[in-house]
Amino acid sequence: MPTRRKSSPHASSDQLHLDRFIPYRLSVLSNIVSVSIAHAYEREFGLSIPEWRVMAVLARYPDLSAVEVAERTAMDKVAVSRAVSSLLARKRLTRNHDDVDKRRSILRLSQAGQAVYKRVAPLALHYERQLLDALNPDERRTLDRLIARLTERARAIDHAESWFPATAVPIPASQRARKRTRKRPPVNSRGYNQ
Amino acid sequence: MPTRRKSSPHASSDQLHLDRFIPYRLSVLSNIVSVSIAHAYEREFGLSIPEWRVMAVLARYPDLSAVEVAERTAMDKVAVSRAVSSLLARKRLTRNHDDVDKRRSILRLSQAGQAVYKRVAPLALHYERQLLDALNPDERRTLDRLIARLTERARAIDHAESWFPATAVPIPASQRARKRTRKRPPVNSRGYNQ
DNA sequence: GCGCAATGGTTACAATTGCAACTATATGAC
DNA sequence: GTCATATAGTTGCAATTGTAACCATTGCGC
Repeated sequence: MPTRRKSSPHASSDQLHLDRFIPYRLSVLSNIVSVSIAHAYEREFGLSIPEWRVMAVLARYPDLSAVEVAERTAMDKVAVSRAVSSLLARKRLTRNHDDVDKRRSILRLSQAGQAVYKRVAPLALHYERQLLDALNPDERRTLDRLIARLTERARAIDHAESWFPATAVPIPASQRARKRTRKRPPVNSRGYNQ
Repeated sequence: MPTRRKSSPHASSDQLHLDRFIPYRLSVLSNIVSVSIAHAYEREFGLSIPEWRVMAVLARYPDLSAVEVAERTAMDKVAVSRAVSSLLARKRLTRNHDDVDKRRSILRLSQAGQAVYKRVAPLALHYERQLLDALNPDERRTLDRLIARLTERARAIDHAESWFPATAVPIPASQRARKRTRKRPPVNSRGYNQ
């Protein structure tokens, strides 16, 4: 009886080969796609990816606040803040403020913003279609499912915080990359400079 | 006879819904994964992702030059240069120069570098295993194939350069994000300042 | 040999990003 | 009411990244 061997050289083996390593391959794929799209948006519409994401959610869900936009775009609030201010400057958004809670903003696409969106959206879909042309309908459904499952799992691992086995011997400080040291001393938080 | 309707709301539709848009979802997935891994590498080994990639290829293919490393890691030569110099500074690499072509460097892991690598690699595989635990063996093989095909396709689209239908009316300059303007005037390339 | 384009690798600088600190407002305990 | 704590959003600064320019060397045409 012949020894059983691995049926095929696939994803998870016990040897590390960079170009079979799924995290690496995902990153490469996602990068090519993002850069491709980002260049076209920039060239054609003067839009960055964060700006585009903000417009996309507001097109579908008007009157969200900045944090709500952040939740729906997987961006952090700083990124949203910057995208919003750039879009406001170019009058693609309008911003109102909630009467009840004066901290909350109420964002929506302006007329101009909607006009731009109507032209970007088909472009985005066109790209996606070209990409998915590489797959048959069955594979597309599978892709959809796999991404969903992997994302869910990746989030779970991330939240577990310590997904790796405890390190026996930590790398000595001299060998670690320099820590990010905060230069500005913390400011005492009131009655300062006024 | 009832009207035929879309079998399921899946990937490519004619309406744009950010959280069904594959490029977006790929980017979110890849991001969670990368950040998770990057934090662990940094905490445990003081390694950035580019540094880790360089080490991973050199572990398997010693004596590559910087451009060869770049080719195998999907990084550009600047990124490789920076990762290499950081790794050299911490003595995880050695660098020699080709006698025949004095421009080429010959990189390999130092003893210390190999020691670090022996500890990082299992961690990487451990993460991958945890991630892929969300899928059954069949799905893993499919994932492998889908990533390969999509990457190939994405590269093709990218090289085609103009994957989008020609823009009828370009966005007026006033509405475009400010161009990246080079501030430093081109230096006349010799006999300057000497 | 000379001149010039191509290649390997580094450097300079600007744009982008990520994080913590910040201001302003709101909310809950007392 | 006061205080502390939480939340919305912005700002400042350092780290990272992307791009072009750069230097050194090589190879080719002549």
